[in-house]
Amino acid sequence: MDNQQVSSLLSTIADILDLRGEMSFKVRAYRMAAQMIETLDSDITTLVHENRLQELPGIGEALAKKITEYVQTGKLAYLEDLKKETPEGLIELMQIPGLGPRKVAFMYKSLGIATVQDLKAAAAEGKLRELKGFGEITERNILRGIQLREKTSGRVLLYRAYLDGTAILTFLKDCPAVIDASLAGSLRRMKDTIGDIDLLVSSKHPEEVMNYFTGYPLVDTVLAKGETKTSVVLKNQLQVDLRVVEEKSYGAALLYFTGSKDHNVALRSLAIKKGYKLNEYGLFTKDTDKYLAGRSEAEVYKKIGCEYMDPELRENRGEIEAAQTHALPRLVTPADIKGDFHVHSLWSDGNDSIDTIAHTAQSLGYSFIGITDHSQSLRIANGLTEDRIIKKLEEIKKIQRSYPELSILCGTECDIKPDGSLDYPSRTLKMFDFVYIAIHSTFKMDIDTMTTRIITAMHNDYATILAHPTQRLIGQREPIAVDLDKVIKAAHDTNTLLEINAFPNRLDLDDIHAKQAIEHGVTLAIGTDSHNVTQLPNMHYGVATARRGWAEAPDILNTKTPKQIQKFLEG
DNA sequence: GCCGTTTTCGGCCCGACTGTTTTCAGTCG
Repeated sequence: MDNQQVSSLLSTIADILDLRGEMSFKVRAYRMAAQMIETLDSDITTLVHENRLQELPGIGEALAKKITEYVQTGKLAYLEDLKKETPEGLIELMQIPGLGPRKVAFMYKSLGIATVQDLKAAAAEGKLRELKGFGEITERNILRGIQLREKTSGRVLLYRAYLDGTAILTFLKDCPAVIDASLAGSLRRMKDTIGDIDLLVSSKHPEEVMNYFTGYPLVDTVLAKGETKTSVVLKNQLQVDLRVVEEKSYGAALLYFTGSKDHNVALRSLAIKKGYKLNEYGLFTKDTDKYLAGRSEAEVYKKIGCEYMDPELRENRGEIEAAQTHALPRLVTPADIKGDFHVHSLWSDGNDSIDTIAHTAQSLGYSFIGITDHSQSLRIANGLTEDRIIKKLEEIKKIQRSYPELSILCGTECDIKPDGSLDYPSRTLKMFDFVYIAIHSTFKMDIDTMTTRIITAMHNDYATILAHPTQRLIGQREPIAVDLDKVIKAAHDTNTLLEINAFPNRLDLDDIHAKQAIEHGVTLAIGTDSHNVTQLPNMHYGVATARRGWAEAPDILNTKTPKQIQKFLEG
């Protein structure tokens, strides 16, 4: 039983209670507890054994009892009872944008809608618009919400797949029959969403490897099991494919199974042009089928006249041409990163004190950390008024003394109002070391109005970085209507940075627009948008996105020293 | 359901926006 399972148990209970119209504070208690456990450092099972659950904030007698029952028996009678009275499909319906507990419960009561299929049919037949409180627009929005979900269904966020993928990889490397092992597929390319986890192993004893693999503790069902390929489904419903090859084919197979498909097609046709044949077993002469290379990817690339291409580049977006002319970028690496610009503290809606954040930043080897709390009009997030900013600055000054190796920067995530003005006047803005500008309300504007709004804000003398520029939430919310070409040009003209927000469901800018921005000479800043210090390592996914956007260290402000950053900001 | 205290129960960030209505309910952040 891991923390993730307990967390999702509590979330499910919260969803069902919500549907049943339970008191909102009770629902919130379950949600808060779920969130707390998801980001908890220590192992929940251990806490259960030591009878220490109630030491956790937000866990009282009732929740401790339920968690204990679940951890010890794998079941929870309370939830089983709830499920008996609530169709499971309703929980999924609540995930559709625009649908909350009230509407879902009402649709179920009045039309018997219990699944996405039911809902789709009812919307298509125009039945929804006849319900009280519904109309044509609501019906249309619901259909659009369903489409958005279908587009990403079956795919999971990169970080989810990455955690499982790397854990299985570590597990496989412990198998004596495994010679070499690697992630493959879109996970190795660090795409923002992942369909299934692909792994590749070289071995002389494939059967032994496959037996070992299907014994992985989190395997739920084995879909197929053979000498070269085995597919399983994990308990969290993720599919994992493992392929085993001989050592002399390992590199060629890794190339083949890492993809992308477009990259492979282009690479194979280049091989043919040079008189070779390339497949997952190796590189061969076209006529005589003589084995030329295949042990490593580098060996294959070299033989067909290419430099080694990092997996993140392999999308056939010009990397093969660049690899032949020594024009590949030297991609930024996690080791280049000297700090994080986007962290929320207790001063607004974060969970940790500035001292805790500084301490964690130091342990990550950072030389700077930017504390960016919300601005005054975002009351829900406890946005800072001017007098609280002054107090926060004093606190930072005090804490800074304990961290001589770490530069603690006081920033803000300042709201961009609908007219493009900022949520603080200039006299307030100039108190900060740097200023993130961000949209948090009025998302629905036509593209021209929205573009003008953002560019107006970028022209503010104190604006430093545009946060999560497209506002997309992967699988949940489409990007806002905005002309990014114009925004990128304005970023260049006004010397405003664009953010790669590293929060797992944002990754915004995405790889394609990051590349576009870099090509226009715009510097990028990576921010984790952490609301909890356990989220600081998400930097990794921001760096991956930057790498997919062909970013080199100089393109990313996070690679500079505090002194260089200071100079950059003053400029 | 948790928390903190007034140790027994009341308070728990709430305002903006949308699509409905014709004064408001539901959703979102």
